Amino acid sequence: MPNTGLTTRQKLILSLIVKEFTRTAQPVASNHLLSEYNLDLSSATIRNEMAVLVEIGYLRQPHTSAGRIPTEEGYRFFVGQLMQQTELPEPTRRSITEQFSLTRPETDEWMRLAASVLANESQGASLVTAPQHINAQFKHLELISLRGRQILMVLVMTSGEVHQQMLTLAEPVAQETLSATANTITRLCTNQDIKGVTAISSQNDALTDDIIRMVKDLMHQSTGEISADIYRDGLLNVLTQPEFSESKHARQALRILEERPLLESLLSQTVLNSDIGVVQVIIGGEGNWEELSECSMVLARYGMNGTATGTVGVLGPIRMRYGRNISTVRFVAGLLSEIVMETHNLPQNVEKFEDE
Amino acid sequence: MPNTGLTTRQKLILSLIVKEFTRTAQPVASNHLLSEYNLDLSSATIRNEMAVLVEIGYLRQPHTSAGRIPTEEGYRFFVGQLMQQTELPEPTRRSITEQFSLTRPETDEWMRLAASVLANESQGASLVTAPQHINAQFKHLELISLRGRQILMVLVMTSGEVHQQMLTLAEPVAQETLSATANTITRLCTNQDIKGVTAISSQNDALTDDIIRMVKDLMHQSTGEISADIYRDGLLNVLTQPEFSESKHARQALRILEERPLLESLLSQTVLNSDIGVVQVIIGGEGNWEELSECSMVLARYGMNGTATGTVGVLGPIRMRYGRNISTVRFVAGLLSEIVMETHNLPQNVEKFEDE
DNA sequence: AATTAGCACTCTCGTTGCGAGAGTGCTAAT
DNA sequence: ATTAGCACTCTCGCAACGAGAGTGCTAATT
Repeated sequence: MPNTGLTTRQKLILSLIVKEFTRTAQPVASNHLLSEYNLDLSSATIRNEMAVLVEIGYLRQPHTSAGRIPTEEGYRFFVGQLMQQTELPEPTRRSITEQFSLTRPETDEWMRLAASVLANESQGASLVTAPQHINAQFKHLELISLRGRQILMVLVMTSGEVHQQMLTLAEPVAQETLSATANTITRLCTNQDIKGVTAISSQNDALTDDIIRMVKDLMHQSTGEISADIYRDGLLNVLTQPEFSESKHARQALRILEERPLLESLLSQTVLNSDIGVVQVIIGGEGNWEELSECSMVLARYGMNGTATGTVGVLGPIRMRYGRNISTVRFVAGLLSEIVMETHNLPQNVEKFEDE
Repeated sequence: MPNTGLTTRQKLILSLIVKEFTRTAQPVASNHLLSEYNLDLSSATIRNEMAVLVEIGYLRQPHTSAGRIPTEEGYRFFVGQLMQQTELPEPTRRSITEQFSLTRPETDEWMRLAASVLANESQGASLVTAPQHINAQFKHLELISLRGRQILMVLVMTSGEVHQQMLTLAEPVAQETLSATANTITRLCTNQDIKGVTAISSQNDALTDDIIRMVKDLMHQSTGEISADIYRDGLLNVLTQPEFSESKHARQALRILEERPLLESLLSQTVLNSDIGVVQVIIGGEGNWEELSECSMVLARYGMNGTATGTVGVLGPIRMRYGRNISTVRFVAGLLSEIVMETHNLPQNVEKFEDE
């Protein structure tokens, strides 16, 4: 370990203070540390060390005669240098895996479950965005007449995503014609990405051309930077934390999760640039986000780079169990990555089987 | 109007107190009423009348020397007997209609928009369940090979609902076989409801039988009493209300919207028995729901009776603008009903056009 | 030189007391 | 039946105060 400017003892004390404060939400007094852990020190020594840590900027006291609490910088140092990365305990891992295996194999069920698991494990709020398929390719199109001029367009992508759109034609068209059109388009577009679909030349058939345009729009919509679907859970957990008993802070925290534009700008500035599997920790506002001033977030991307990715994370008070939450987020992200890879992998296999 | 045991003046005073308290969230004093509205009365007379209303149980005072606030009973009387039903002002109606017309014609977009509109208009939290199609009939089935043993099943109902399910077969099957199977099943099941599908005899083909079983399951899932999808919005608005500045009350209120089982039991005991277009008002816990003790809800069903229905509503503090919220909920419910009818109407027309 | 015991000092927090103000309830007059 | 007038009650904000918690500093100890 590099010389970080702190003695081992100072690191120990900082760690213990973070640990105790995380547990009790009360400023930690020198005597308190002594009674909880049997250190070979006197309270006076601890006080001296604490004074140094205050000087450095890792601790502060709410008022003159109170114990110490970590500053945001203190937490950052703790998370970056002191905390040992642990893996999630085996029983927890098994329990989570089991819940996933018991779920219907549909994306939105998985997202919901992931959000629920994260909320429970972290005792905070959770946040999951559905996997965003970049460069997903056209797989199949179906046109179904519902009544009169109204038809349903169902577009299936190679990723297994299904997009549907209801549309009203200028005049009624028979189901047979629709099916024929759908088949034609399917033949033309199979395995094309948006670019490919855009490049298809006009078919001299108004209906076909119209539908192809709509397919393109639909494909375009589904390849934005941030998925339309954001799953949340555990908002109540956040309100339960003592730091959010004042409604002002509570509102600030919930705003992050409720207001889409806010959340999207946050995600795009942080986790969207990071690699799959890397867990990002945002401690306090970091100077950028007013709304996060009382909160921390632990975020990670999951999926396959350049193909299909989403974001998972938890939000809680700055005084959160970083170690535990990082492990949980990493584990859940890993599970979701596996799911994405399983469903997305090797689309060419399909053709192999078709050739049989 | 029947003799309700109250003099006209008492009704007036009760109305004004409800109105003022709704506006200011402060106990209403006799002098305050005089200064706000120019009544031909003295404060002493008002005090006498207020004393009577306290006796009856429609008002109470937080403490001896405070103004009066309505009791739950008082609100109920106000909503049931005193409040005049107004329609939503024209500009508001037009604005809402316009927002709907600008939205992509997809169910979930509409639900989201409805929730957003209700949250904004009521300045409270809103709640929308997707339309639940009862007796919806089979329309079309598609089976698409994704890779190897994994296939995607897409089921379209006459209502325009699309259900999808990924499944893994025991062994890989060629896309052509899948398409043939899908066609067979579509032919067998078209326009059948669950009973009809259940009644279909075995086809002596393991794959076909398997898929039919899954179709049945999928149809079964989608015809439960309460839809899987619940849209919420405006949770933050609730926290902004002064009565929820204490986190205890705020948590209670949010629990109703966050905890599925709670919400479902609430809905099933109230709005599910009511008719389309009728707006239900739940004021306070009504003795049944501890969590609602500080809140009121305004709920309505929308859709077509016996065919496809959903629920819309708002949640706010007991001190809410009932008149306004009832109008808003009724209007939005009406809009959604129209949408349901438009998309659901006359499925037999489809065949008519097919015969052309 | 580092650690510690001892103690004075500071600040919070809960309690108490008090006065002003708001609003009522009652009584007596209209 | 209504109202003016007034005494009464209760809240709220403020100040004072003492107990307790925890520190910082100094001087003694290892």
